[in-house]
Amino acid sequence: MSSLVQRIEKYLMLLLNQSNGSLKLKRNDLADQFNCVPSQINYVLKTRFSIERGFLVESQRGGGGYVRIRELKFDHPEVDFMYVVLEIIGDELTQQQMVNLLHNLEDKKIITQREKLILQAVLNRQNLSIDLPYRDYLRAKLFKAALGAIMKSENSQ
Amino acid sequence: MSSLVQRIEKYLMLLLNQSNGSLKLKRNDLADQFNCVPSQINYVLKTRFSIERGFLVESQRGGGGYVRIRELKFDHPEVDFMYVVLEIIGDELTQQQMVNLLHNLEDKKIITQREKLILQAVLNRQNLSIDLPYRDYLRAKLFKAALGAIMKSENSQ
DNA sequence: AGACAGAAGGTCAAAGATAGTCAAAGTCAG
DNA sequence: CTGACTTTGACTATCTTTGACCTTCTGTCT
Repeated sequence: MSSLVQRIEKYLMLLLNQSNGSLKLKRNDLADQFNCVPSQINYVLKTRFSIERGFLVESQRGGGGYVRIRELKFDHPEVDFMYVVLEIIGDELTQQQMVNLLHNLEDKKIITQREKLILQAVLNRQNLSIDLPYRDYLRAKLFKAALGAIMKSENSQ
Repeated sequence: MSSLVQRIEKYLMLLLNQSNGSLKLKRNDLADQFNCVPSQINYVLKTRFSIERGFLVESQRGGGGYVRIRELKFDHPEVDFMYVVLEIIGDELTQQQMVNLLHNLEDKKIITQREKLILQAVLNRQNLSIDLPYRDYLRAKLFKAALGAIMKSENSQ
């Protein structure tokens, strides 16, 4: 039994794949299709099509308004994307951001699936058992340390 | 007359066997089935489906939430060593012990050099910046989580 | 050009839906 | 009777859904 947010996410991913990573739609129409309030669409966009997952969302209000979703594509992901990741991390990193980033790093073949699973486990809130906000602070630190190790190992190949 | 915890354990094991070592359920539904409080389910999971016993538990809260149990099927010649390591770690792990274990794991080809470097960075005392003795306690927890992820990665997702 | 109306989309917080934690109370073997 | 294990429930944390209210854009009427 999948939730609303999951069904909408799946539908948008399907459309994106069919249209080479870019699509434009009307928020209200989509909400009608799924028989939900329009702000639900914003929730989906915010949680599932974030920059951490490699998407950009633009929109325009008023008559003729729209929402556009674009998948980010880099020429040299192992370098370019790395900088974006470091920018995103900063001093704090939430669980959701971490999961999204790892998903993305695997997608771009910067890390293996195994490495993703390992880091996801280690940086998971249940295992990283200290209180917020220190937890998000520690997660950022550890994630950056891991990236450092990864970059180091790339160079020594 | 077997206890509640045993009956739930037995039931879950049955389901696991019927479903190739992986299952997803709703905590509250299961509690209803056994006519007990929901937190009883957590007790069963914690005491009977721990990583030391070869299981991994993931979950999600909120609408569409779930609990997933996976049986680890680590198909590697050194699988026994893995369980010994899990037992050894226990509740605390020093920096030195961690380094030694990682070295050993790489030696036995359970992890790659890169994975060793990543984990060493993440579990390093400088990055794991909290005070002793919590640090050694956290390191143990994270190390075990990483081992779980490694064993899980062998299974189909 | 300025004012106004209608058409989008955005924000935010409350309500709803689950799951987790912790410690007190209960049980039972030795 | 004591200590380990089990059961319970109050409180907490997280994720999703909804709706009231806000902002921005376009087009039309003076």
